Amino acid sequence: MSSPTNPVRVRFAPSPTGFLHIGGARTALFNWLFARHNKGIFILRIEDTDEVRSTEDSVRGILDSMSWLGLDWDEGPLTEGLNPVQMFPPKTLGEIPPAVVMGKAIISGTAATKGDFGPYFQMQRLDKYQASCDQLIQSGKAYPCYCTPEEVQKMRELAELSKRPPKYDGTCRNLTAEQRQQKETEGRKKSVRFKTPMEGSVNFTDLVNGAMHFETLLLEDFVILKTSGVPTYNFACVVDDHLMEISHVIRGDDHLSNTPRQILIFEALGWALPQYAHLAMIKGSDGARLSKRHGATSVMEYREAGYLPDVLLNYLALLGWGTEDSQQIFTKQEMIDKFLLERCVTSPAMFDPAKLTWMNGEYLRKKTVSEVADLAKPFFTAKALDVIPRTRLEQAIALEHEKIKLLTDVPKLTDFLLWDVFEYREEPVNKVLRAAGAAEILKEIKQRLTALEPFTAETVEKTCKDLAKERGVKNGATYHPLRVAVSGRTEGPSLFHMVEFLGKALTLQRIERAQALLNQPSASSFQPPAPEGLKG
RNA sequence: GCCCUCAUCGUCUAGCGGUUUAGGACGCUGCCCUCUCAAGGCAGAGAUCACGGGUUCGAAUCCCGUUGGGGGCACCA
Repeated sequence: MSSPTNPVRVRFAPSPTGFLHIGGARTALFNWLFARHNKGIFILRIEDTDEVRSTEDSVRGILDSMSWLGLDWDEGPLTEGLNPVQMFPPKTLGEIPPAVVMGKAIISGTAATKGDFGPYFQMQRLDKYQASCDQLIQSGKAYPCYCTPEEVQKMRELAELSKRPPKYDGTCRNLTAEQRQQKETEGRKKSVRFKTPMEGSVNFTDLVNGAMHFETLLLEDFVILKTSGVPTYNFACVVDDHLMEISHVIRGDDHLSNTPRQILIFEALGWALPQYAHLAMIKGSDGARLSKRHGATSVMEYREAGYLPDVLLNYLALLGWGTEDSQQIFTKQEMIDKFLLERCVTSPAMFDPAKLTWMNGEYLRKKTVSEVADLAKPFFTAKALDVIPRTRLEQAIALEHEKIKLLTDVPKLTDFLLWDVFEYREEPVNKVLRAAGAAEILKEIKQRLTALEPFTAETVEKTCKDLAKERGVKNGATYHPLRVAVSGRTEGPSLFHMVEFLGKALTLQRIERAQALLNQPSASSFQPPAPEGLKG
């Protein structure tokens, strides 16, 4: 699709009025995939023309999220050198290694950008919008409007009452020079409205949705320049898409009905149209557009919850796009190679956290223990990282590897292996340790393990098996009490590898604790002594 | 209210007029493996392709309508 004379140039244009959310990330991803697939340019443009809701924090947050996801942009704000955002991880996780703070954003006021089509913050491009606006007024395709918001509101209500479309009534559309002069001398504030053709239609072909048709009649004379001199979305968007030589506009289909307005502006200015591709929305579990009430919606929240950026990308790609063979797991390169706008789906998709989580586990299982340890570091406390030797950490992770779905699982799944403080759960204690004969067997196991040399998974297993055989009981009758005694729970890693990991001293100590516990009348809340750190 | 848009298992999707007893994935159930939990393997339940009309020898696939969902109708983007 790209050629030297007409290269693919796409943009992701978020407004900094909040963190980057799942829907925005999906739009960014599809633009990025399209650009990379076509060896084109991916631009990040900040649409900060909302004077009341735009915030610097949002800009930083968006840049951070984009960086974390690995959606690198060829043109747009620079991310080096200034105020890193300290939103991650949450304070409860303790200090984080510097390496984890990835995104370093800057704010629009002093923004440094890269690319030859900048600046990439719209508030720094006001002169360009003004110039195009002047051009429209001069050619009679736009006009100053002196109506107040209250007056416009009244017009709409009136129109609604008489069952006409609630449109601006065109009061200022055909003002004479004198009338205009009078409004000016009255000191009325001036906005600029686009003179929407009274008849005709706008037709275009959407790369995803196909042929589109809109009647111009239904559109009102919309504002393109606010009284503040700041452009509205539809106007700024068109001017920038033209000036930045955007070839394809890929965005959510909530913008579909904005497209005719934008096309009208393009035509009034005599500019060539980009191609359009509108993506179906992402819905929450109740079918409504994904929002906060559906749970986590910001990219940062998923980062904090222990999801991998590549997983989020992979999962998001599946929401609205698919291959002929229904492939589920993609490397980034595979996504780039296979991505086609033509294969984007037109129906809205529901966001399914369960599948996302499955995919995260799938990715994590394919990683080496060392990689998982590195990735999980931010989720351990600084103290844990300081006290626990790296090899120890990796061994513990290896024991639980296939069970890890989220990076936040790593500390949870390994705590009883790495620390002396852990809970003896009531149910297993009652069911397994208090079972008939269990105490006796535990005592015997302890005796034999005390003398055991060398103390390995194999020798411990043999010890248990031999004991079972001598007693004429099933192997399980020795395994289960030992498991609960050393871990406080019935589920966990391979018993003998776990025992080998703990080592003889710790194993014996834990068995003693379990025995002490059994001597207490109610075992429900055994509290071991204060933490002594890691032993063994 | 008006405009736009969508409609295949609970969910994400494959399917582009006959190869379909509608395929894959998540989730769910069962079995196997097994020292538990997972992971893995196998099997299964689950979709009259929203509904109603056409077109056609033949429709999930094309057309029309209905219903339902989503989006939009701002000096917000």
